[in-house]
Amino acid sequence: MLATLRQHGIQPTPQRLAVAKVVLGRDRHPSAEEVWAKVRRRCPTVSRATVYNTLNLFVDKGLLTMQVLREGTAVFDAEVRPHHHFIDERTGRIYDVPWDALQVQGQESLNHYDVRELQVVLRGRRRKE
Amino acid sequence: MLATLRQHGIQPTPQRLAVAKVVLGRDRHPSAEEVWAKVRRRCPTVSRATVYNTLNLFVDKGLLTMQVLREGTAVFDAEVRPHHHFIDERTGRIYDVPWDALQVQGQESLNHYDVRELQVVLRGRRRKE
DNA sequence: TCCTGTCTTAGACTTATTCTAAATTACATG
DNA sequence: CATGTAATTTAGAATAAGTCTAAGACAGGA
Ligand SMILES: [Mn+2]
Ligand SMILES: [Mn+2]
Ligand SMILES: [Zn+2]
Ligand SMILES: [Zn+2]
Repeated sequence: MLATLRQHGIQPTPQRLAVAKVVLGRDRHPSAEEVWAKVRRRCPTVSRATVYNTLNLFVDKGLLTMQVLREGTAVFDAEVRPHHHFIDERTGRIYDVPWDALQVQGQESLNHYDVRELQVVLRGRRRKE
Repeated sequence: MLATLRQHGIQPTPQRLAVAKVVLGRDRHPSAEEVWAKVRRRCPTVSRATVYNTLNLFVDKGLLTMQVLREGTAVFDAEVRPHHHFIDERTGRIYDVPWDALQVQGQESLNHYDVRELQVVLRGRRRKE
């Protein structure tokens, strides 16, 4: 964890390590406020600004992506490789769908657009089990 | 326009007609605040709450969809049939991509998910011309 | 130790959106 | 028409996500 931060050119501080522990290597998609709540359980003195700053720093350094998938609040994603998302419309929970699970065809017909990145956003209900 | 509202079970009022004129039948994806700004040019007395209420009413009645594509603010879409979106990363502008322009394959592999709805979200730069 | 740059903090601020309570308008009925 | 009731609109307060500010804490180098 500490090594990961160093490798990405991030000075490891106790606050940053606490945030890293909560988001990196997980397959959740928490909002900044959710991260702050979890971090505070362990380190109750960490400020909101530090959590926001740290998450944005992690995005800039390529440790996280920020996704606009939920109304009203951005979420952070520790899976930085391209992939798709399924959103459960009952719970609001966001699930990763592996890149290779879906194929998108027809891009060559979009002459007017220089597509740099894409994802499929699926909504519905997760089957129990 | 007036007929459209009636057909969807919406009491036409001057305020609702003003909002309808600004959003329905257009291929823009304005935020509520942008709609309010445009409506006020013609009817400066219309309140913010009425614009938000009207947009939400139009969504409930199926005249609009609300899309979560932009950080910090929802946008409204007069194209209610399924389609995809291209977002210009320089300007932030959102363009409609027709449903038939792209094919998404592999859905049958997603056994754990009951997919009710999907769209492809593309990001990049629109080619000049 | 002192200097300087980096981090963190509390709280103020901004922006999008919803809520509230009161006023207006529309509608139906006698 | 008169009047009661429901629907609509309004201004402004309230809420929530996110950023900014200014001051203090901390770390590394001279
Ligand atoms: Mn950023
Ligand atoms: Mn709604
Ligand atoms: Zn993801
Ligand atoms: Zn659209």
